[in-house]
Amino acid sequence: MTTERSKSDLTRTRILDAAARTFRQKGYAATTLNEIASAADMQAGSLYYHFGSKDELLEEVLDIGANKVNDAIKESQERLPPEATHRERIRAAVDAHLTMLLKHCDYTSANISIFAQIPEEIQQRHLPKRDALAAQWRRILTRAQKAGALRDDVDLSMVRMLLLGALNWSVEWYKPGKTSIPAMADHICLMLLDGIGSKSSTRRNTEGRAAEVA
Amino acid sequence: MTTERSKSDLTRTRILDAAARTFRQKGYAATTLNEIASAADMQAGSLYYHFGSKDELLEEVLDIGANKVNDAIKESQERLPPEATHRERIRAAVDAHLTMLLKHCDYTSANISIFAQIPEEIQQRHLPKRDALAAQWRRILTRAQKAGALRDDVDLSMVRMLLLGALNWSVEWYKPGKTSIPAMADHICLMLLDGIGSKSSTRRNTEGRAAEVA
DNA sequence: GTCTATATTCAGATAGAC
DNA sequence: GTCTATCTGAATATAGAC
Repeated sequence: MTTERSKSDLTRTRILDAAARTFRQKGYAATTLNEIASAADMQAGSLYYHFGSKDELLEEVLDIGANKVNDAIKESQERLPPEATHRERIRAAVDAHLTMLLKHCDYTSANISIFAQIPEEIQQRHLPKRDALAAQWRRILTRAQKAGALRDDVDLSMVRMLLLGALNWSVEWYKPGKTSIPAMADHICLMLLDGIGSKSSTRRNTEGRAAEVA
Repeated sequence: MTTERSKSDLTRTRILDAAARTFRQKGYAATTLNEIASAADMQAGSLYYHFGSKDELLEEVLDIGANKVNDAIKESQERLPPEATHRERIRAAVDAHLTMLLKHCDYTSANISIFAQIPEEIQQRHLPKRDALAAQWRRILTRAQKAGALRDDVDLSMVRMLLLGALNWSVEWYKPGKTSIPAMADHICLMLLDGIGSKSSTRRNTEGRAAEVA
């Protein structure tokens, strides 16, 4: 087992990188093999030396993307000291998830953003990988709740869906430079754990319409 | 001005319904005019009597979807009494947004789920409609913050993105019957305003790894 | 391994009969 | 208004030269 890579492997990676980036930008069906090939500096026909079909390319992109975010979250938890608070654990997972989604990793963002619009057969085959990610989040939240760090009257699976929604949707609006990932993680944890309502949030709006902002 | 509809208008609507549903399910590029026509009980060629092109059909679906959710949120606010709390206002907007997205309205869910993967030129032309929705949410949150119902140290535009993310992502996982929209709205408002952390959420996890759940 | 050339299929779109 | 038939272009995929 060596870390050395054959020339063929490097080309494969170049193609996969190009495919992930293009899939993410334009979607699966709208991406042509010509675009992928051109982004990888080759001709469309040459792709078939490395991959059997467009679907095969897609499946490998999906798998890599899922593995990367799964690994990142796993490592984020292992990196914490055993005495870390559950707030710290959640915050670390949020940060890892966002970092994979928004930095470095077209594979993960491609996976997240095109999954709903790929052929159903491929979705089915990929479900186990998605379940593994869900299971990690479920475990983090369940441990927190059992330890008393989360209210015990909330539906954790709904909380998980809403939380992952807030995270995953960021691929639709995040612009590097305009927002920082740590700031996002802070806001997520603040909302999730503390809420952003002040004590007066249930007070009657006695000024009524007069409070309207022009 | 009459509510009567010509036969042609009814057919147009039938086609638009079919298009919205199919776009939502399979994405824009992967949807063929044959599928839309077949879902509308006609032949592909006949579509061109009613619409000039596939793009034109898409643009009309997008517009209708945006209008429906915009109107629903507007009405949700107008329906409230002037003395309603800001919590009630936010809750009503969340409910309206989710209801449009998940019930009755393939147009809104199509708009939300395919927008990122349609031709860029069409995205650009549709931006004003999206901005109108953003503006409504911005106004609801800003008024709440100015009235002291929301902490004044949070970045409202980030909060808005995260909140809308949690809402919009529900098109990816919501299954009618399995979850109720009011329950979702409750959880959203609880997380957003109160947080789901208990007071012990920052306590050290003194049991360390022993707390692990099998 | 990558190229060029091409087979094949199928999409969006048009024309004219009814 | 809708049909059938068809044009045209483009996409996936293959074959064989280099």
